[in-house]
Amino acid sequence: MKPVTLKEIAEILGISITTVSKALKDYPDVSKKTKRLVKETAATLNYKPNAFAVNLRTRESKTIGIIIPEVVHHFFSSVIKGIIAQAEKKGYLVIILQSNESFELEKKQIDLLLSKRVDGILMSLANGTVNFNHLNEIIETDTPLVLFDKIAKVVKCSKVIIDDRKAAYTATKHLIDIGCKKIAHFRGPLLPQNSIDRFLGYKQALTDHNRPYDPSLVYICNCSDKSFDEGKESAQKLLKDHNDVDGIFINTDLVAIGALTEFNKQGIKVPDDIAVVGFSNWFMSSVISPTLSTIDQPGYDMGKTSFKLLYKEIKQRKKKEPVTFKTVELPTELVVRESSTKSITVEN
Amino acid sequence: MKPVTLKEIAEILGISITTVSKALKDYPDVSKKTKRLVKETAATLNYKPNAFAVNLRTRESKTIGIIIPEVVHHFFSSVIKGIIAQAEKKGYLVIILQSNESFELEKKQIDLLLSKRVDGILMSLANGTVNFNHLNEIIETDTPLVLFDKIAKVVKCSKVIIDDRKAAYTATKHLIDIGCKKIAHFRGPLLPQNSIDRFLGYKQALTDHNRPYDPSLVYICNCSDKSFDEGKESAQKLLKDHNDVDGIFINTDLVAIGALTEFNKQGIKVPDDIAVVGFSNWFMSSVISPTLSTIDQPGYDMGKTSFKLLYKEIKQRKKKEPVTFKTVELPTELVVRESSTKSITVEN
DNA sequence: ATACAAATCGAAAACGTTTTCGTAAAATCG
DNA sequence: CGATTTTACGAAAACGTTTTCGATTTGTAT
Repeated sequence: MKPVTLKEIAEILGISITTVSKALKDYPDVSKKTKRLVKETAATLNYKPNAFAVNLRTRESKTIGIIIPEVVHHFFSSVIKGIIAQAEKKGYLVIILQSNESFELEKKQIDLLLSKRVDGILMSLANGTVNFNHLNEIIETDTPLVLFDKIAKVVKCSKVIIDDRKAAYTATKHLIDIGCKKIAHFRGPLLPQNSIDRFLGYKQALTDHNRPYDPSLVYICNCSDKSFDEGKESAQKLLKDHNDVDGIFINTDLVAIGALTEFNKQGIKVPDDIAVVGFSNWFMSSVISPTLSTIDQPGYDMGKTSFKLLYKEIKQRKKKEPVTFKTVELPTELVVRESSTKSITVEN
Repeated sequence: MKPVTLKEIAEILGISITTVSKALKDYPDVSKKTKRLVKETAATLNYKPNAFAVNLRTRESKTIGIIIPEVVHHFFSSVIKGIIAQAEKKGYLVIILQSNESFELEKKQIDLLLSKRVDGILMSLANGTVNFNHLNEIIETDTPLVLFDKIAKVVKCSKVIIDDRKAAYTATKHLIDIGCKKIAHFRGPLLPQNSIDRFLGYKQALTDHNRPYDPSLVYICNCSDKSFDEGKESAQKLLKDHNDVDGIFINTDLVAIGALTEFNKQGIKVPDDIAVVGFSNWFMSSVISPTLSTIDQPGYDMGKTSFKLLYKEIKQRKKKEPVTFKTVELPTELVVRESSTKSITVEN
């Protein structure tokens, strides 16, 4: 019934708790014979060390926390998968918290994780995050922190990102290359750096190729759980405001899919009338009609890399080595699909 | 730097650790004055109780574990979200593990959670799970266990399920109702009860409505991460083997979407030539073309309900009350979309 | 004044480990 | 055989909290 303890094993074998503990951990000052004995009885009794006691003593929880804006999201669930897979290899358990894009929740959850004494924290910031005191609080407690995707540049910690600006530039340039004359942009919320960068990439691509930047061609979507509907609405507005737009670069796939749906409904031909490029490469994008061109964002790899960075830092702190912060930039890729292959579709 | 402890607060205030502890927890035998004093200094020092010490003492981790086959999956990520939301309300943290549909991994992960002394475990079984000794091991340690969706009927614990058989019956009956004469079924793997039940519901609906059951119309898909491709392949086979099938009930949406894609490619009209009904109601199903009829499976609610059941059991054990196992059946709903609205589409 | 109750506090044990340090026994060596 | 090293073990402290129970002080009633 009650879990087996070192004490019980010690009593059964008539030796001390110390020796039992040492035997299980292969200390050199325990004879082979007692080691064997201890290990055998431990196995038959199904002994499992009490994690609390171990943690209390060693100040290591072998647990990390992760805070993300939203679990039900293809990109983030891929990241989670990458993190869990990597963490498990190193014997770490993962506690997952969800900020729901709320700054207040994010703060609370950090407190929760800190009081749980997790060995490290992995975070992707909420859109509503306006300052970074709570992140600095983490750093002050000497808890390793790695930010990924939605990061804060000013916070002193390791980061894993993609180059949103470059990717957006590539996507927009692609629209230019296939002959789009007037390119709109459905951007994300105003705050997070990602949507700012994607917007900047879009703008840069335009100006680099002698396209005038027209603010009225930029529509804002909050990219909440209503992304799909936002895409539809923005598409409606766009069609009303500008009947000569022939290309759109959209901040995220789900919004793009909403837009596509609206275009389909209104009989707008994609890509012939309007070419569309999304962002993130949700699985969905490869199965809708027309299939959606997009920027592939390596979620699984990002999770994997983030944990690796965190793990390295945990080890460094343990050995009292100086910790080095790194910013890893993962490559993205333009995935060209039907929604932006004008020439071919036109030829048919 | 180092986290603040009760001892430090005690020393600052010149009182005992005991009193500090009691003051913070509002024990009646501490004067209001010292309570105020203690709480103030605790707040300014940003004191956070050491979870390990508390856990070690109280034998409560305020943490639960959840094991699911796959994180990157609309249904399961919805469940996770439901669980996390509910758990957070009650002050519980959630550790997530992923079995990748492997029996061996599942066993290992249970061990991990048990040695972490989680207060309870929530599980959805892997397809590869062939026996349930590992589940009984959980029960033997007196750790509350709740199974959801992919359950084992014989295990003595609370469960949260849907009636797969009934839902499948409804889906198949719907195909019959819209006039399908020859209805095929793409079923899931052979082992898990869910795909068996869905198959049985399909079969039952046929025989109840004087349709002969024809085993050659049943195709097996493993529903792994290759679901989409499996759907395409099965669709190809079906078209080759039976050119007169006019309806399919498919074990899960992703496979159905694969099939739809293949049908689109081969110029088969859905629903006119073949009507299709899926299962699970992935978000994707509402945006593809044609939109996919399906059975809505309430993931978020399932997560919520599962945690509630687990929480109740945790409380019961704590109070040494007798634990009562409950099986909650959540309602499902047939969502009719374009892929199975023959009449209307035909009329147009 | 005495007796007694109420209010307030603290000592100490316990939770189950890990690890340092000391010691006894056995083995080695001259 | 005595001296020294090696081998094997255990006592005890520590991690930070909770809680029992006893002690002390203060207040109240006789």
